[in-house]
Amino acid sequence: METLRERKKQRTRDALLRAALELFTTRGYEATTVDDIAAAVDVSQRTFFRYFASKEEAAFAVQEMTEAHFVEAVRARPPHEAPMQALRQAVIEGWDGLSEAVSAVVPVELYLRMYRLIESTPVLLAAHLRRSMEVEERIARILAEREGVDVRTDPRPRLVVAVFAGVIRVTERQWSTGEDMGVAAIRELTARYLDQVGPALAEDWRTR
Amino acid sequence: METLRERKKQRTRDALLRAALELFTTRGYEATTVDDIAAAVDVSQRTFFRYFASKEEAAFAVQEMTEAHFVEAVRARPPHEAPMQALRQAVIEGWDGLSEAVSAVVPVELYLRMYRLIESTPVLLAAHLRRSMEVEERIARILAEREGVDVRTDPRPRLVVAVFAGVIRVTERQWSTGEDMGVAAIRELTARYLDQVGPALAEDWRTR
DNA sequence: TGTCAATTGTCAGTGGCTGTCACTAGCCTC
DNA sequence: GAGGCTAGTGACAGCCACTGACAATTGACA
Repeated sequence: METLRERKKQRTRDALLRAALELFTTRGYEATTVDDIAAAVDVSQRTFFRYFASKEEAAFAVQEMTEAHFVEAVRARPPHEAPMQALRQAVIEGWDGLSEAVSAVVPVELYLRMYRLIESTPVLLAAHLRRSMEVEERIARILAEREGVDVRTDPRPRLVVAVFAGVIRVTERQWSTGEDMGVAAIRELTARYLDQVGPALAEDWRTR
Repeated sequence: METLRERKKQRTRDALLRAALELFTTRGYEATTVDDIAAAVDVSQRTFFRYFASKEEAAFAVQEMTEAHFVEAVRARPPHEAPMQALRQAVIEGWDGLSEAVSAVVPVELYLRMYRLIESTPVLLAAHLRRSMEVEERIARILAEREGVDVRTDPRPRLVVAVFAGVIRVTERQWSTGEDMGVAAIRELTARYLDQVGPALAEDWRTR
């Protein structure tokens, strides 16, 4: 935040992001035009595109943070943990620090509304899944390095991550469509679903 | 293929689809405009949009078939198989009938090129993942019915499917970036990766 | 063959996004 | 502290995906 120029820039970006998320979540993503957002901040449409490469990028600006947060959480796990355990702990413990990190940029409540919107808007959901896939790849590489295996020849890093990500996606979806959108709820749900993976895979469900 | 009108329509659609895939795979998805496709078939741009709701829909017209094929394969599995086993067999055995079904519409080789393009084009990959998610949901419901459980209260159907889909996605990705794009290769890779899930999840990789 | 309905082309318009150019406001040097 | 430099911006023109409306054409069927 050195110079006046930089502060001004930061303020414009913040205002654009805030206005975008606010409009998206109240009016809907598609129903909000870039002109609307620019008008709300009183800048030209061209200026919006100087801060965000696309309308979509604005929609995911906060997600970007949470993704980075999670990647770091995995990297910080003690090396004695088995891969699956490391992922589990990173997610479950990661939920806490997240709210703080988010609230530095936008109100947490706005973030939650935005998350719901992403899940329920086809284009955004598609983009979200692709982004998740990129995160998965990064995490697979971290795991591979941790365990001293080569991602190019050993499929296990990508496999654990893909399996884990699958469970998380089911969890997130369930959470975002449910009533209780609190942090405690998602943590509890994550743990429960992860514990269900074994039973779901191994057993014959009918012979219980 | 009753009336002349219907035959003509079918021919136009085929020509549009063929031209679209051909242009996409040679020139790239984004670099191909809808006008290009329409011009190649010598119809108006408006006509293209009467056959395909969007440029994207044309890109996925063949995938649509293969998805339906797979869903049916799962539905047709004998009821005594455990869920994971049913999914495994459906995919592994499903690869065969697929080539025939595809070749009825476009050359298999064009389909393969298109598949590669989807994997390597961000927008298409995103769309592909979202579509896969919809397929997952349908299959989860099929499994739930088979096993007599309720998707709304029992997370296991969605969990198995998500885990399975994760493995398939890793497999497809590996396959599409590799040399051997044959049916035998993908079948072998699928089996191998599915067998690796257990080891990847349970063991501590370093203590082998 | 004439009527009806399905199919198509034309045209105009919206919205996301990009390139260009001129202008203004903050910054920095002399 | 006056001037030049440059980052940031607005205004404008243009591309492309997509849509609605209306008119023209073409196959179906009596």
